[in-house]
This record gives sequence, C-alpha cells and structure tokens, in this order.
Amino acid sequence: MAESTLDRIRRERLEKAEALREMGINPFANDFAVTDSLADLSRNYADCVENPEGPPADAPRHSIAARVVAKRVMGKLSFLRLRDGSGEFQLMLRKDIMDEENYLRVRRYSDVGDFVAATGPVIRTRTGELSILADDARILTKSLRPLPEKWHGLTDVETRFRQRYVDLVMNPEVREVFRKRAGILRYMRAFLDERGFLEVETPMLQTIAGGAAAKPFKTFHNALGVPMFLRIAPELYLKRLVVGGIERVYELNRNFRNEGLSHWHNPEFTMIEFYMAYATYEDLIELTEELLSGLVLDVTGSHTIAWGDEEISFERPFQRLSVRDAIRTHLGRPDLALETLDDVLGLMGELGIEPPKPADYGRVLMEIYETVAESKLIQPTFITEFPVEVSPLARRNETDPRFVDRFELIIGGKEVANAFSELNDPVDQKGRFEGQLAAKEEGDDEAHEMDEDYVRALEYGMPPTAGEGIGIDRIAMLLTGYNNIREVILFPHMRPEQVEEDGNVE
RNA sequence: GGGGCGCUAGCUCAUCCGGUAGAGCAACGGACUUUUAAUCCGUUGGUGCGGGGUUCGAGUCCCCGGCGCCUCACCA
Repeated sequence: MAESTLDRIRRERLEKAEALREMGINPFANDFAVTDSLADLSRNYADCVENPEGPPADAPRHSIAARVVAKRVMGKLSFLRLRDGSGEFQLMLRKDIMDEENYLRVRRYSDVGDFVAATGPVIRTRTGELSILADDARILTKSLRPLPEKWHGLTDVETRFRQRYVDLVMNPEVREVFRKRAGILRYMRAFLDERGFLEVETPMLQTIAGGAAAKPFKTFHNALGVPMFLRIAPELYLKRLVVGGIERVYELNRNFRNEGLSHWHNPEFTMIEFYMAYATYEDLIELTEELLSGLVLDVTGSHTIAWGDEEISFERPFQRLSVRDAIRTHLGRPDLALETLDDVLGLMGELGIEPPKPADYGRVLMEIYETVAESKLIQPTFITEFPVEVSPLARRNETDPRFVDRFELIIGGKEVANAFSELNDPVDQKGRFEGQLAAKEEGDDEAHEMDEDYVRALEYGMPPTAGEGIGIDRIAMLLTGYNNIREVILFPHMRPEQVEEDGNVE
C-alpha cells in the first residue's frame, strides 16, 4: 500500500530524530534548565528598543524552551515562533552568531511542533518584534506528527474534543476556559472555607445510589461479590456527617448519571454540595446570592455576563418566584387555581402535556412548571414551594405540608442549584422512602431507593440543617459564554473511535 | 430514542447534470541575513467514513451500517 502523507511525515521526522541521536543530540532530552517563561520575557522587555549595534556585551542571557508553532527560514537567518504555557515569543537564529554547524542542524532538523531550547539576550528586531537572539539552541523534543494548519488551525469539533491536547496547542482560548473553570472552583472553596465548612470526600462507589432522582451506572465489586453503583449524589453521606457533628461540610467532585448526552448534560458532571446546620433554605438563598454575585465578579470582573443575545445580571437580590407563580406568570394567568390534583390535571390536559408517572399532584405540577416556565427563566431566579412528592429528602413547610422548604436556582433557563431545609424527622423520612418505592412500582424509574442506614443515622438525631448542590459545569458555561457543556469539560464523553495500532484513525 | 445536516490529503476546503479527484498550508529538494499566514522555483502526497446496489462508468444516485453536529424528547 502506498505511503500516506501522514506516514511519510512521521517517517521523515523519525529519521530526523535518529540523525540527531547520531550527532549526539538526544531528541527526547530532559537536561535543560529554563530561566524564564515566554510571558516573563514579553513583560520584562516591553520597553526594549531596537539597537542597530546589537545587544550590549553585558546584556543578560535567558534560557527558554517552548513548542515551535511557526518556522520561517531565510537562509543564514531563521525565525522560530515559540509558544509555552504562558504565551508566545520569537526565537531568532543567526548563522554568524551561533556555532555554524549547530545553526544548520536546528534549521534542518527542527519542525513545527517540536520543543526547542535556546539561550541568548533579548533584542527587538528591525521590524519591531521582541526576540531571543540565540547564541545557542537545540531541539529538545522531537514531534512526530504535524500540527494542524497555521492559519485555520483545528476547527473540527469532534477532533477538538477527542484530541483535546491538539485543541489546547492550537487554540489558546481553550486554556482560558479552563483557567476560568479553575477560578470558579478556587473561589467556591475559599468562600466555604472562610465560613468554617470542612471539605470532605465521600464514596463514589455506593451500594445504594441515593440522594437524587436519576439512573445510576452499575458496576460490580469482585471481592465483596456485590453490585455497586457510581454515585448520583453525595447527599446522604454528607448528611450522615452532619449527624456526626461536622456541622458545616462540603464536597466538590463528580457525580455520574446514566442518562442521555446533550449540550447541557455529560454523564459525569461536577457538583459542589454543602450542608449547614442550624440554617434554613432561606439562609441558603442569601448565601447563594453572596457566593454567585461575588464569584461572577471575581471571575469575569463584572456582575453582568453576556448570554447569547441576552445579558444576565448577578446583582443582588435575585428574583424569587414560587413554582405556582412561575406557571401563572408565564401563562399570563395570575388568578389560575393550582391547588388540587383536579386543577393541575385540567391544566395539563388544556396544555396538551403528557402525564407523568404516577400522575399525582406534585409530579403534574412540576411537569407543567418545567414545560411552560423553566426554560424562560433567564435571569437568576429562585424557584420555591416545591411539592412534597418530588422532594423526598426535604423538610415539609410548617404551614402547608403539601410543599417543602426548597428552592431551585434557575439561570439561563437551566437549573444551576437545588437546595432545601433538610428533613431530619426519621419517621417522616422513612415514610417518604416508602412513598418513593410505591412511585417506583407505579412507573417512576428514577424514584429513590430505601436507605435503612440513612434512616438509622437520622434516628440518632441530625440538627436542623439546610443543604445545597450547585452544578459547576453549568456555572462554567455561563461564565465562559458557551452553551455547550463539552466546551467546559476537558474530555467530554463521546462514542469511542476506532484507532489502529499505529495511532491512525480507521 | 425521533428528525435534519455532514464525513474528500496530516489540517482547512473545492470538485456544476454520474465521465475516472484539485488548491492552500504542512512535508521533501533548491534560493534567500529582519520574518510576522515570509517570498520565489521544483516535487511528492488520496482504500473520497465502511459495506452493498443501480450503471458502460459512482466521491456524486439508492440501501444498510459507523461517527459527528444541530434540533426535539429525558435529565443537573
């Protein structure tokens, strides 16, 4: 079979690496001491001007190493555009300044994509570009595969996500997204740490996947001989810790839900969940406003972010709306009765909405809310007064036991946070679990399992507590302006590709 | 899961009605001491996502499959 372009390039580059070895240069060396990042040089020499005499003899020399992203050879003079984790800088190689043999070697055996090391003073060229004028340079790491084209770069979305390493090399703005994401995590940790919360890690492998309504991934522990699940939420473990006296606790890590993929859903996603004893969901509304408005300001420098054609404001206070009022508002019917099963069944029929299973008051009400209101809530909005049927872990409202003391925070039409005053009555909790089991019988395949140990923990006594979960990926989407979750996850899940032994894609 | 669109050289893209696949970048050889997508001369590179069908002839039309994107449904 004929040799493909890619095969030929790889062969040629392997031959270059071999030639370097024969000249005593290790093409995969690790013996070079870097003194400056490229950004350091750009910053420190911003005021440097061109000097026709060349650099003064006592000019400081700098040692840099970085990936070659462009190579311009002009005979006895060559320019290499370098990029490292901090930025870009130009490397200037002159035959009359370097050892001639070395100059010719770097010129001939280096390729775009290689890592190159160089030492020399910094100058400004005749055309105004800052450069290292190398008196010594060498190929530090040989690259065997060609990088995408310099002008259009890598744009194919599938390749960008599957080969994120190439995406990061070619598209510096991608690194910015993940810098912002790290900033979000850092801010949230600092915010909670300052308020006396303890960061913990609870099991991701669980024998009962509880704490949320979702389908889990199933696996198996060989030595124990038991089926296990990847957690869908850390909730029940964190509340066990509150029982144990860790009165402010949080966990920031992954959850796994065996559901469809979409631009808002990845099978594993990152959530911060925190619990605060002697607090109510109303306290968490205050805390959430403070956290998010501060976070947005910290990460973006403003309280307002652009979202598609809209602007989203994180100025406090955020809007508050009950589930029923959200329905009324978005249907434009302020006097609509939504108090009984007949009320909501009638409206469901009128709107042509498929009935949930089972079609009880709470599930039907939520179905209507999600259909008519949720996606229209662009500005940050706390939705409150959730029905008890869909909230098996939340504390009942004191005056209206059909509802629980819970909110969801909706931003950009999507649920970003979910919080409630926790149910700490073990008898009520046991009854709720039993209600969930009954709902499962009636067709709700995401209903909770009974968790006897959790009920036992509550029987020892959990102080009054409020807890909240915030979806980090969605916050990251909002703050980076991407409406695709894959843009804010380094390695989003995709169907596996078939890769041949030599690394070529079939 | 449903519907729509796409998949051609390593990358970014062409190829009109079905007539035997082309460019830029990259690579290779050469020239070149101030480039910024360097320039100039020359050269190479393709199982056209996979399989089947129709046809004298298929990248192009039809069918099956794969993968991706958009969208709807479900979910945070």
